[in-house]
Amino acid sequence: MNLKQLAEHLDLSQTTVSRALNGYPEVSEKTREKVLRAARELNYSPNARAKGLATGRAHAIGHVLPISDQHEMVNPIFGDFIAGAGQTYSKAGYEVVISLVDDKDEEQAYRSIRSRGNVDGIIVHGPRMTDGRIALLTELGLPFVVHGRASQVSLPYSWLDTNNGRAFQRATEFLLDLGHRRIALINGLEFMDFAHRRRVAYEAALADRGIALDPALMRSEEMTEVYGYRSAAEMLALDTPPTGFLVSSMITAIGVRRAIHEAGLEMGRDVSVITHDDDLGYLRNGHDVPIFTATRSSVRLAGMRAAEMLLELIRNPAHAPLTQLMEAELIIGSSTGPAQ
Amino acid sequence: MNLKQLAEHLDLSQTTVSRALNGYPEVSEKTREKVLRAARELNYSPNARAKGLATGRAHAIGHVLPISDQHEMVNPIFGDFIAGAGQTYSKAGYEVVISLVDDKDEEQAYRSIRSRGNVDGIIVHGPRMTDGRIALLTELGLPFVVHGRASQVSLPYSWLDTNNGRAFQRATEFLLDLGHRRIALINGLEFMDFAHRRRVAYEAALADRGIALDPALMRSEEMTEVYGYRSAAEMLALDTPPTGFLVSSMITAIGVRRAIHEAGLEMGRDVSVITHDDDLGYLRNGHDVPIFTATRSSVRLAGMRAAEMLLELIRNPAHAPLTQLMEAELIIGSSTGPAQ
DNA sequence: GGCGCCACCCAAAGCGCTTTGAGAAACTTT
DNA sequence: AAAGTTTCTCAAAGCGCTTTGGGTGGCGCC
Repeated sequence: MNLKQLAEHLDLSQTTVSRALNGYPEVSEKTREKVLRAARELNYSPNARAKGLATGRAHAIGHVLPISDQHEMVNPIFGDFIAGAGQTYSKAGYEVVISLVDDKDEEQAYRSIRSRGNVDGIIVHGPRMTDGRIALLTELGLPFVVHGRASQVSLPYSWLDTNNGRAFQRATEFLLDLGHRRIALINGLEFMDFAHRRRVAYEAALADRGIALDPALMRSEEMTEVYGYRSAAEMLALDTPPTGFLVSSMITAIGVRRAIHEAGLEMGRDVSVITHDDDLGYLRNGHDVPIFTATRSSVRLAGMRAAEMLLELIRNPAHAPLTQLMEAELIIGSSTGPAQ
Repeated sequence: MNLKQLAEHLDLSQTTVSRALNGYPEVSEKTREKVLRAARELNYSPNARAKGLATGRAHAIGHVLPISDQHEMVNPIFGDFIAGAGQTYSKAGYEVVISLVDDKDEEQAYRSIRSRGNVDGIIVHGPRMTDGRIALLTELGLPFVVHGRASQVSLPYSWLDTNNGRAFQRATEFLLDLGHRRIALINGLEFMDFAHRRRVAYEAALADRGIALDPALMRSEEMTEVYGYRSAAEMLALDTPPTGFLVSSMITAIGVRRAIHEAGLEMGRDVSVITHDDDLGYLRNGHDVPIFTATRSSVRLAGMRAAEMLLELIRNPAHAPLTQLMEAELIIGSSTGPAQ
């Protein structure tokens, strides 16, 4: 069923039918009703490609996931982010298009996304500290919002980020206040902007109290469970093991907890753990009492907000860059306690 | 840059340029080279919408995620599935379009996906035992592959599934062979087909050894960490607690482990746990020695294969339904041991 | 009656591509 | 040299929609 057939069926012109469907005022209410009813009955919905071609709008948003040889895994937060963004999109009648692009042909990929024209805007995931995509997308004139930031990029651009620095500073101070002096950082990959910020904040908080950094207590890798386990196990075997752990994700923290148990220690009593918590649907931090003391920031909410920002930029391309910094809450669970 | 401009630039007709780019034989090698070079230099890529309109192909695959009020979370395996499928798609020049559709307007949603025509085929996620989508999509004539199966649907259709029944039967038998008699099932939502199959297999395995079912040891919920924790904690507090747990996902198993530790017991010695393992990138089951004894089946691989099947069906729409049953391996970790 | 003015509707062009049907040019064959 | 082939190229139609630039008929008003 296409517009032409629908128009013939109704004995109207395509123009009138199209206008009736799209709410233009040039058509009488009576006709509009008739058209809408027929469309519903015959289960007509306009062909997206044709509509896009005619309007120049794709009614779709691109989400580009960087994939590289080193870490070809998809970030586990992605599902929740999309769930949040999707809610916003579907209200506005937008679809999600996902592209997995290899770091190597990143530039090419973005250019071709642009000229294929099947998205009206892009959400940039996983920004690096110095991320060439921002300049590229600006040059291409494709509206975009970065989930995160790129500290080294000085261009103005739209982003939505969690205040990772502040969160990790508070987390570190929290452990310091409990008397911990040997605090380990089990961080994500530090070429990723968020991880870098966390690292800097951790270092600053320690420096503030005059505590020297110990490279043996600082790690940076992909945030898997096994990574948390291995790192914590090794650190706990040191001559002077850490009494506190600052961990970059719940999954990794679960690995840390495993190592702690295996070492015959108890989390919250012998060793304190504080983690960042993205508030993922399937990995809630406890039910009533949180398992982990955590800096919490809902990635689902971030998705919703980033989507809103992007839609605003699409509606109004001349708009100045939008930015939004979400504060993480520090929630106290049972994984932390005074240093022994 | 569009085709017309490119053609003018080259002083050729649009026809010739189009044919050169798409590898048609009617154009000389010399011309083709010239065209390809110019396209690369001028960074031309064809407009996807226009191309789709002309060819009737969208070069995109729809992934439809069911969302309902009860469980609006996105399944954590989705990211890995997409990563696998994406690899296949990008080789073939296909994109991924994601639609989050509410259970309520499912029928409407699929119809409109069909008539909007922005995907050439669909992967159906999360099939229920009796899933109306299969009949609907068959009627609509839109190629699709189901990730999983719907036991109650008798129509022929294409699917790719893990042999969940066999996996859970083996897992149950494994525990039985170790001498366990009180074995708990911490299952997913049993209106989901995979969970139902697991339940049936578990019951059959117990029945085979003449062991009566105990409703107090059987749960069915969304597979979160907290669910695993709560279920195990409650069961371990029973007068005759289970000595073995059969768990539906790693995340949930991690919750079970937490409950076991908290009860002052040791997993693998006091209590045995066996779980299904989707082999997710961020949640590998241990490094060299698996943490959990598990039935393992890579969801990423499933994504790749399902994508291949779908592309085949799109290439050849008259093709008979394709089906593929992947066997899970039973891998032995340190979470199981003889019953005490 | 003639005029202007709405309200309503339509034909046709155009979005950027593919593809059909056909023509010009070059090259063989008789 | 004429005819037949093959090679290369092109103009134009069409995919399903929106949108421009009119048209038509009915109404009130002078």
